[in-house]
Amino acid sequence: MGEDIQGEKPTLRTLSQETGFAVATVSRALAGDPRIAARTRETVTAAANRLGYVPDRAARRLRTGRTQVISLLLNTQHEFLGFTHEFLSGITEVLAGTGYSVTVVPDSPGQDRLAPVRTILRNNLADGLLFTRTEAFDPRVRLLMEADFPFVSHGRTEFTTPHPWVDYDNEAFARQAVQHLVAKGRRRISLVLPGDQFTFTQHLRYGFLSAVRTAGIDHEIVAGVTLDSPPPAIAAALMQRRHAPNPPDGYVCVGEVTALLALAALTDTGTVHGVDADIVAKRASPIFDNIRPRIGTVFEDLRATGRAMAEMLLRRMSGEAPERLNRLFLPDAPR
Amino acid sequence: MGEDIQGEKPTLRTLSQETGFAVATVSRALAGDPRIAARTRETVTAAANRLGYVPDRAARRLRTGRTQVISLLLNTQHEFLGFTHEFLSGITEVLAGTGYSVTVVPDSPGQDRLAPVRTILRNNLADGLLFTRTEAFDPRVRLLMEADFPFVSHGRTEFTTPHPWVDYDNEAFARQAVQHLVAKGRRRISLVLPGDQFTFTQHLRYGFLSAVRTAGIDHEIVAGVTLDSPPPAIAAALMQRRHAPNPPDGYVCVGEVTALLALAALTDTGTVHGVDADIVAKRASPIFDNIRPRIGTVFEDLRATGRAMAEMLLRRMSGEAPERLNRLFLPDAPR
DNA sequence: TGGGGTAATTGAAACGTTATAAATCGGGGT
DNA sequence: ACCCCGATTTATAACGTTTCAATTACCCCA
Repeated sequence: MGEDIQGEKPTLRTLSQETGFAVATVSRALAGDPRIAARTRETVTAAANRLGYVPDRAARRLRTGRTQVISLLLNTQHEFLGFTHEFLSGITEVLAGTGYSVTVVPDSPGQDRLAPVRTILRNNLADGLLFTRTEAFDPRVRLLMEADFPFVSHGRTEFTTPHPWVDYDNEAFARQAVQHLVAKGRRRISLVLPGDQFTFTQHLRYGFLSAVRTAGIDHEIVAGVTLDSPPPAIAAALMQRRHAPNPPDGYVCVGEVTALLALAALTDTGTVHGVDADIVAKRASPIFDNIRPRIGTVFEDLRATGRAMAEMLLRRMSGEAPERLNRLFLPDAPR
Repeated sequence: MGEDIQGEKPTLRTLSQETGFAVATVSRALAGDPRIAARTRETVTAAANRLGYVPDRAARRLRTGRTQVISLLLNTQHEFLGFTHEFLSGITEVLAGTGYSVTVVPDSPGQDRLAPVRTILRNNLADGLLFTRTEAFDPRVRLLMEADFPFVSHGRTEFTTPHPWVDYDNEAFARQAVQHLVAKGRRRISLVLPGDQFTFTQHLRYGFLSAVRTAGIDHEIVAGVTLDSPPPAIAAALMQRRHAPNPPDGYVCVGEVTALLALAALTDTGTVHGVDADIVAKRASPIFDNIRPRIGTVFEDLRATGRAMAEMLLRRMSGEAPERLNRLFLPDAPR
């Protein structure tokens, strides 16, 4: 019967001895089991608060099989500037205070994208999964649906079975970006796309193509490189076009990196932004409107995206059906 | 393929039945206990591989008290562009395959910075801790040293007791940046500092001041704002100085954001970079040399920093003394 | 032949929790 | 008085590990 010596960390047994109730009763009382008398519950929770009891995660996890962990598959190579920071901040913001913790698992794009998912499933390392850069028939989505494991993808797929996703309307972004450039009088618009495997690439392409066709202007999708190519390669591709006849006078940039590269290509060939050519770029980081010359930008709020995905995953894990767990973020107008 | 029924996840008991050895023996064999006969170990590991056995983390954690988790305290507000991404990538790179997973815990600078640490200690949520933005007498460092809990700080402190840290030589960076500007003929150099509480602020200040004094030129440390101030506030402070008499002709920028703001301030007041003024900036993201006009940059490799911190933490957790667990990254020359 | 010693193995307990099934306790109905 | 019932509570058995203490098997030597 030690006094409140600090050293000993209180467990259910401590509370049991303290209150006189059995361990099982204490456990039930704290869990809010309706079979426990109200007075008992009060006594127990009071003691728990007094001693600073907090349930042991390992024990609970061992017993229930639930990990209280959410895993995030994080691309460790390419990044849209600020993406990781904003996205992760949004996720942790929502999860703070829920008892869930976030673990970050590297998702190396060159490698087998299924491997980390398999590890998580087989070793029971998490209760739910978040990931980005979703493909049209993403094998991770397929595997997770088969295993009936809760997840939210950043980006839609083309599977017929519904699953939770959060996405940004890249089609609308591309369309609006083109319209913005057309309104400035641009007649030949260039675009660098992400790899073909990603769903959002198709959305970008479709929005881009339909807008340039509607406007009846020229366009080109830069060949041989993707958004994930090394920046010098992209820079080279852009420069080559600027030195060839009939270079573009408008650029739609899906990330800040390409925007900087396009701007550099203009500057380096003596083309004046705002006079001879214009750029519209999507940006994930709030600081990008300090670029000079001012380029047109559209802010994609990835913090909000992270929040939405985390909230959705919590709902999915608590049993909600996947049908209505979708959220499409609409782009702001370029400015 | 596989006559083994998938459903049942193999445990030590499975292996015990499979091999005929007792659970205890199997456990020891897998742990490489020297008391176990070599042949037995072979039999057991063979069976383990065949069945795809992987130890249950919850059970091991419950039994041993070790979590196999490393926590990263992540600032969710301000960021140096690309910091989070690069840093986290470095950490996960090292930890992949070690059996440790990384959890990200928000560290809100306005809030009590001790709260998350306390939670981790009391609830035994991790075996080791990594954090950034270290203060001269950082309360987290004090608490962790008292608790004898393994950690590595990004940044030094002024405590006399040694502890593991990884740092970047910001004093040298500031000095070299000033010298670079002086070599370009600049005579009045401006600097925006981070908050006074951070150790690296003092290093920056000292390097900056000693360099300008040695060179015998004018200097100013922008008043009223810090690196963490909202970008518009920093922009306003910079602009105000440009409109006042005797504006600076050189800028040392500790982050990309300030660099962009300084560049914008120059441009917006008709000052030509490279002619009337120059900027040197530290950058965490590899893509920042695509800025036009080209500013002087110094690349701080935060991926390598993350790797170093993770490796050091592993060594600390395996019992190595803190005395020699330090690493100071030296800056490249500005270019 | 028996005891001592070493090497190898093992049974059992424990970590802290939850879930199952059983026990207790006052009544209220018959 | 008896039995059953609902409302509470409880003992107990797991979950899968690790580790302490004990056991077995075997060999060597007196």
